[in-house]
Amino acid sequence: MDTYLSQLNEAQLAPTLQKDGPMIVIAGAGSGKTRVLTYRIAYLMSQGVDPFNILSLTFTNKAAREMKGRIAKIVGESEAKNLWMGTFHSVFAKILRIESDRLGYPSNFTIYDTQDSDRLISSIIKEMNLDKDIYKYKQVRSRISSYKNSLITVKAYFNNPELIEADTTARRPQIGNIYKNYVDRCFKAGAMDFDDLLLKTNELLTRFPDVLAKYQHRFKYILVDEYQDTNHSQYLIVRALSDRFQNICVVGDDAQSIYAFRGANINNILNFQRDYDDVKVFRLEQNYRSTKNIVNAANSIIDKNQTKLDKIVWTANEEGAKIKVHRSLTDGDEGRFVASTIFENKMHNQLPNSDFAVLYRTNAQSRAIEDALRKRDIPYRIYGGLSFYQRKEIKDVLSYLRLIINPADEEALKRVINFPGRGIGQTTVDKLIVAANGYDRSIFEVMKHIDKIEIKINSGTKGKLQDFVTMIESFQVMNKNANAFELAEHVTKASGLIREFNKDGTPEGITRLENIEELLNGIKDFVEGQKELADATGSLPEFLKDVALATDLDADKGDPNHVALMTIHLAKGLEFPYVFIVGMEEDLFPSAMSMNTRSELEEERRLFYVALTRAEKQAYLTYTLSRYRWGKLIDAEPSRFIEEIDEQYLDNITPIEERRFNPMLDASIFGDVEPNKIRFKKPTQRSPKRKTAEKRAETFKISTPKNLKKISSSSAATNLFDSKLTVGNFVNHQRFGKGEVLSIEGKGADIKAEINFENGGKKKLLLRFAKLEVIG
DNA sequence: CCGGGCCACGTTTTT
DNA sequence: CGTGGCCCGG
Repeated sequence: MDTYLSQLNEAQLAPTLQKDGPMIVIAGAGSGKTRVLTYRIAYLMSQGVDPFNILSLTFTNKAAREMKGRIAKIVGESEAKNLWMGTFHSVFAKILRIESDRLGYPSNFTIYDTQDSDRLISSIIKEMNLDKDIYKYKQVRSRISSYKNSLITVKAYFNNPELIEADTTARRPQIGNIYKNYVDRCFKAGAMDFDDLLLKTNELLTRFPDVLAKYQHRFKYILVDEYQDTNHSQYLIVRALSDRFQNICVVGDDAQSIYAFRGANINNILNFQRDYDDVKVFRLEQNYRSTKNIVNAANSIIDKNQTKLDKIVWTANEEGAKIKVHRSLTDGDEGRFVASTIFENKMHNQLPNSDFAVLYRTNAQSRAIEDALRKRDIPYRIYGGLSFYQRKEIKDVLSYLRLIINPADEEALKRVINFPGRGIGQTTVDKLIVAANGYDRSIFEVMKHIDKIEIKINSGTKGKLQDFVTMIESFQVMNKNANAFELAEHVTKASGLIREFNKDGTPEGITRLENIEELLNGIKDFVEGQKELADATGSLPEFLKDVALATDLDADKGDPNHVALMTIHLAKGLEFPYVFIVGMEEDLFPSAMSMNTRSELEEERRLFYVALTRAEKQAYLTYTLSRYRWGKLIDAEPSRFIEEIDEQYLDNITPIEERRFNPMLDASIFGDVEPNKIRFKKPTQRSPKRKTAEKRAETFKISTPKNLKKISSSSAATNLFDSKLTVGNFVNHQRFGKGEVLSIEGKGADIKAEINFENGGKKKLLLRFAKLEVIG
């Protein structure tokens, strides 16, 4: 039992062995905090603490699973099984199901995901006859979300003149009423959204002292990972639960706080010492993950932030290679650079694909990287993005299943009542909603009693509604005996979903069928897995209860030897020998949305810090001069974050030849430059709003052609950016050969010509880059 | 009531 | 570029 403790250094050992009382571990990136958490839990158990009395809150379900696995290796499977471990959302969803009757909810309440919330809010806005251009559902949702995360209930909202005033001034006086309707409808539907899982937990613990006491005694020891990312609602839950025994251990790194946008409050970690008496403070400052170059570079970035705790991260690791910076012309080129670099590294050093990760700021950036990796036959996996469970066809199947368990579930009902089509249109659904609101019943109940109520729906449609009710009820009967898989398989057929996706025979239809098949397989696996547990039966409610929270259920499937593609947010807590941080451009990273306030910019900088510190051996920063966004080519300039890194840690590896395509870097614009040095436009005098792409294209145009001509004069081919190429011209291209100009479109730097080549067929080429020779 | 077609709009980041 | 919402003609 003691052997594992010998694996810790002194700094790690101290918090591990600190058994009782409030404590905070301020843990720099790569300093082994997960190790401390796992060993500390194992240590507590070795000291006689019952695993039932330990609550460990992590940031992702994956992190919880991994930690549990590690603990199991130390203390044994059967003991580790009893630990309470998971995300805030999953742990408290579980408790809310147990205590649901206190709050008037059914124990099998539905969890609405963001999409469900959006749809409900949209329909409420519509029902209230509000202008959807003023009340944008996404804005409204985020407003409601932030109220909930600050524990501002509908009642509290209407009791707070300042809030009402604020929304009225913002020309959104109906926000409060939308909020009220939304909450009512969720309640009536037996549904909670993500924020409710925390809000209702707070309500439960506040309103029912006996419940609070029960869980205080159950969770004698509480550990919270990534404490810097907790929001106010989560903070209050932790406070309440730990209040009795004060055995609370929080671990975090203020430098890695990257979730302020969803309500995380960095003050929770900064003020922890004020919240509890006699707080023991531990610091983990030695980084075991990365080379000196990476650690020092990361430090030089975070130094630029004003808000931070004192902490010096250092490493005894080797110096390592410098951070490589690479510029390309387009996002396509960037992808190809990443793919070929991975390829060469793999071949040279005999490395597995899983040694590489590509990190980006936005999910949309994955496309270009994917394409390039696929062309090189490099296996990859995209994490996050549209998760499996958010796909249309999957949500359709799940909606039927949700209805079986909870027929009041309005969003599920609206989704499938007429899909596959069965002649129940929007008008009918609208009437049903009105009736449901009038009778204060669910839509399903109204449908069930459609013959007994006052409603203007013709008898033919009424029959169709009754058929639908009968179908769902037949599923419910089957649910009494069948397991989740048998039922789900039956539902996909009986509902007509399979037939619907089968009928057109299009590739999309086939993909959808395959996805449904995959879902069914997943449910089958689940049922098989449950059979091994004594107290579980593999029933549908058991499967469904965490689906909304299980974002990465398919995470461990497939060949683990792949390159990982994910957003930086998702990469937190992970590490890879080789890391590419792509799209290092102004307005992308830092995001254009995050440059209005200092604190937003500092969060972006922390995000960059997180990204860089994922790398063990080698980090690459890549940026492009132009990038497709919304189908249009936008030009870009290097991110200020590259410049913020102390130059001694950087190594620019952009090939020199590339410069001739790159007028922005040409000496005649900026004066003489050393070869191959990164140049920035003046980053200081930046106006808050960016220049429009058009404007910048203008300056671009005026200063470029001369240089390009000069450079390309040695070859027969000429960049025709400034030429008067017209439709009908014949041109020569070094790769595609002879071709005829079919059309010309775009303006400024974006002028493109569609050319029909003898060798390559029809191509659209950007004249800015294409080297063409006019031959007739 | 349904489907096709057209237009407007959007991208931060996630439990 | 892709999606979702809306309108109009069957």
